[in-house]
Amino acid sequence: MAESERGPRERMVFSAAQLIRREGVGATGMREVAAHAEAPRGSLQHYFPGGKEQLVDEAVGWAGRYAGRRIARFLAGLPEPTPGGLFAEMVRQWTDEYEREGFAGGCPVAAATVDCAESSASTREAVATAFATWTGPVAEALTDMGVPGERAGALATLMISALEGAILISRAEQDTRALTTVARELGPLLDAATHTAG
Amino acid sequence: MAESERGPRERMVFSAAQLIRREGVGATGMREVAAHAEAPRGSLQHYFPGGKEQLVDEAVGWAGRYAGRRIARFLAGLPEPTPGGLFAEMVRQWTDEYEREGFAGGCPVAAATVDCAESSASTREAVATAFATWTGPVAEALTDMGVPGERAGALATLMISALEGAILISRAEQDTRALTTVARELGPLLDAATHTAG
DNA sequence: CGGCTACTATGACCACGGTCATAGTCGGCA
DNA sequence: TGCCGACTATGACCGTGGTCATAGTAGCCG
Repeated sequence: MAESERGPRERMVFSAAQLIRREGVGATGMREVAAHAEAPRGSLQHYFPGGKEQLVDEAVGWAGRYAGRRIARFLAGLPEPTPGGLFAEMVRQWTDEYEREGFAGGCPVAAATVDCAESSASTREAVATAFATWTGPVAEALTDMGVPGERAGALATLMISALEGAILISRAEQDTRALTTVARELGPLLDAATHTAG
Repeated sequence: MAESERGPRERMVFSAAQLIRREGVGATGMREVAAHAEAPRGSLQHYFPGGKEQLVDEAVGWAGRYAGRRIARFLAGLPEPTPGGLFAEMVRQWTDEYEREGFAGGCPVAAATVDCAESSASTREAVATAFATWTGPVAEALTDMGVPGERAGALATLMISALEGAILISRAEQDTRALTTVARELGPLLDAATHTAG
């Protein structure tokens, strides 16, 4: 996750996502973002003339693309790709983080949904786009594994739904139980979809 | 959902939950809660000397108990209770609301998790308790339907995870697609657990 | 060198919101 | 009648935070 030395603009977007997923959108201040990114405060209004809304939108977009990119990397790391195996990897990213760094952060996209879905139309659309750019690669991977096209999208939505919910519960309980449970229960069911027509 | 004439204290807790699930915890003001509950502003510090944190905690607790109570009512309305049927009812409560009143609100427990998990220990515990008082009746219902005891809890966690995630996605997309998809895909898999040992 | 553009720097403004302090009402009870 | 407790009413305080205004620096180009 520790990105190499990018430009200050990208660093601020990245930092915004980091802070949002920990504290929520409302509790994340612009000054705080600049400080976290070690970027000058004056750059905020220069790079993000649209203000906080623009910054949040871009952070959400960044998170969506990041999640989408991870899918390809998960697949590359899997000797024999199966839907359940992919889902296990998606879950494992979170259990690993929670065991390594504690339960401080959640999903920034979920945070933006909760905080902005009603108040900011543009952010709500950014969130919808982020979910789409995440679901897309998952559905594509499922079809490559032999899941019928119509079900692939549906199962991708199910996977991401279950993951997002389990993240919430695990964070509240400060325990990875929900995440591991969801992976264990849903994995076999996903694998079954490879063999049967939906 | 329109509760009858309760005392002002209960009305404020209820209103807090309502506002939190729409705007998030951070964007929900105390004055706003009092106004929504048609309660005097001065009552806030009288009934909730612990301040906003106490009010939020109680709102979360109220939401958890509400969700738990609904499970029994769903079961009562089902001619032949099955896990998939129960899950369909849980989902339907949300699709109904979204079709009736728009996508303004989400789950207050999820909102509190995102906004307070890191900042307020007491709220995080309240959220964990709320999830427990929600999962409990679900797991109990599953065992009554013939699901082996060890799996009942796990499947209850899966159901609530998938539901919470689908709520997020549906709200972002302003479309009940994610909710109906999750119900359709997960329902049969849940029913299958009734007949097979886990 | 002059000027232009990109970027940085910083203080001020202003609204919002949680909390506190202080006082007021009102009903019951001796 | 007079006290007392529960509840209400309101204004003030103060920190926070998004935004704006204004100016400063740095590098490039003509």
